[in-house]
Amino acid sequence: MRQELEQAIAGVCKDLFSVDVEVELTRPDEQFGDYATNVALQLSKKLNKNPREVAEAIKETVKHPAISSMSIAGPGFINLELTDDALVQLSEQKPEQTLEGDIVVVEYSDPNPFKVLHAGHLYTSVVGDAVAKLLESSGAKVYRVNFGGDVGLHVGKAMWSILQEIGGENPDKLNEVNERSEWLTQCYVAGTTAYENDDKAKSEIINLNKRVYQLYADNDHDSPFAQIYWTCRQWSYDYFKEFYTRIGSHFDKYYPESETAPLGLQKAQELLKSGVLEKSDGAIVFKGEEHGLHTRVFINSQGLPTYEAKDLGLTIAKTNDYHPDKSIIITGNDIVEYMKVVLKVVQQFDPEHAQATTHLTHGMVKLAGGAKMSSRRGNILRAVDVIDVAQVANESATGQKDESTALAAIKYAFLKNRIGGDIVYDPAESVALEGNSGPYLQYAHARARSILSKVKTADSKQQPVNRFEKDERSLLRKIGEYAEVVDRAVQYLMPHHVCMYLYELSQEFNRFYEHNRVIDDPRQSVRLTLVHSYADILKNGLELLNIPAPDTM
RNA sequence: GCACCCGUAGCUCAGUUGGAUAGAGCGCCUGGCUUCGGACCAGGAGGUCGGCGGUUCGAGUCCGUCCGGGUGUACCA
Repeated sequence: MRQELEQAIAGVCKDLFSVDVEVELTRPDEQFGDYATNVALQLSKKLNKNPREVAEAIKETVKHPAISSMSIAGPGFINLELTDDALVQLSEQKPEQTLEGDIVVVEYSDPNPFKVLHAGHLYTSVVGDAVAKLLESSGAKVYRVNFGGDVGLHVGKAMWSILQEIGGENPDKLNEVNERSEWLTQCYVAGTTAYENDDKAKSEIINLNKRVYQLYADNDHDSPFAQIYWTCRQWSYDYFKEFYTRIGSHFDKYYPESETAPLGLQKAQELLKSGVLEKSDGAIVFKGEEHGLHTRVFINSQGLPTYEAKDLGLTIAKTNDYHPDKSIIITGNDIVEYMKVVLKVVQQFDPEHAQATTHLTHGMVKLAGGAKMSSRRGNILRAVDVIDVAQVANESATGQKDESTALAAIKYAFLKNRIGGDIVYDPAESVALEGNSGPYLQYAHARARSILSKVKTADSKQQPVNRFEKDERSLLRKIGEYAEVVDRAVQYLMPHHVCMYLYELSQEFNRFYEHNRVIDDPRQSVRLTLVHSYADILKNGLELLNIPAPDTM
């Protein structure tokens, strides 16, 4: 509908002035109309004419059954008012299927085994889920994948401390460990401290790191050391899965670095031969300076693959496994420059994949009034801490024991910010029952469902509607924006557009609800239709954010 | 030092990619309703959009520069 109108106006401009122009219809303030365009302002310069004259000519010539009236305002905006039928049609429109048939791999969350899940993992998971849902809503077949370091120096650090704790290579001692994930986290922290402060420990850790790689090379699952490693590794993955289930995330595939490392190592060797990578100080590096980037190490002087090589291997694995049309990688923005280097290298051997890859980054989570967090130290804000503090706030506000509202509150609080910069998370505000919050939206939905549930099915059947009263029309107008908002959110991979819209929609509904009765009103059938599509849109929108919309609360 | 990101109301954030009077939420002040779920609605105060300069009919948005903050910058991930 919108595109149709844009083309109609563009066609008129061509007929009148013999120019090709891109017409973009925007949603102006309601007082101005349903759609607006500044095309006359754009053209006036090119044509050397008064913008209002240009607008006048366009206004007189454009004819479309969806338009009930047009007006010119301000410096030369053309405002369109749509017919009620057109508004109804818009309200039934589905998001565009721009990615119909496309395969999209979305990589996100990426926690490392042996380490704790912190608030950043919670945030990035919530963002990734929403982005994945958005892509699905536009017709893509989405695969959610998760990349994590089950090999690498951090594993060496954890293993070093694990061996200390259980008194050597005694796998049986692991049976005595309670609070497994907590225990692993503490081991990792202790290992990190030792690595930094104790040279003997440092060299032992470096050695343990090599031994872990060797386990894979030997396919060793039986030696005492192997048993310890594999058991603790499994504990980590169990802990991840439990957490993801709790927050409503799921992944189609976990790519452990142990799987991508050999692929990356092999590719790096090839790239060394072909001259893309080169030797430097015993390491194999990519000189990024020639491309305006910086130099990064792919294989260290020990012969071990770094994160860079493992990431290289990951892109190969993704291509082999999915042959994606698009590949989205979601991470914190601290690795933007790093990722540019890796993608530049990918471009040298698989330009198509590099071209199809988007690195979407977000900032850090900061607790309102609190400090930020570092994953290397013990004083971090854990993911479960964020959930717990939200649940405490939720329970004290509502008496509700169930944590689903708290989770919805967290997700919405995270997603309502534009992805990119750091976000400040305020637990009290997030669970607030008023204002721009998840619970407000869930409640606004439940209230509409409650109205609908009071009507017998026979009464609620839809009837054709011709004319809307002012408040009804405002609500309908807002409902009709949904598909466009989703389209924009998909185009820019920005879930916050959906949040903003859903809040405005709910406000519009609450305004309507304040002044108009639904049940037992002469206009009941018209209004029920509106309430119904409102509730469906709200539910749909919340689900795009991976937030459930229960019928009752 | 260099590179990238950020700076909008007291606080937390939007701002339809250069357009109309810069908008929300929280907090503060005033009022309404409290019979479909009040977890509501209406209104008010609060802004030299970090500063300066430039491009443009038009700049929060683009360019330059300065100030302030964050991140990254070779064998960690």
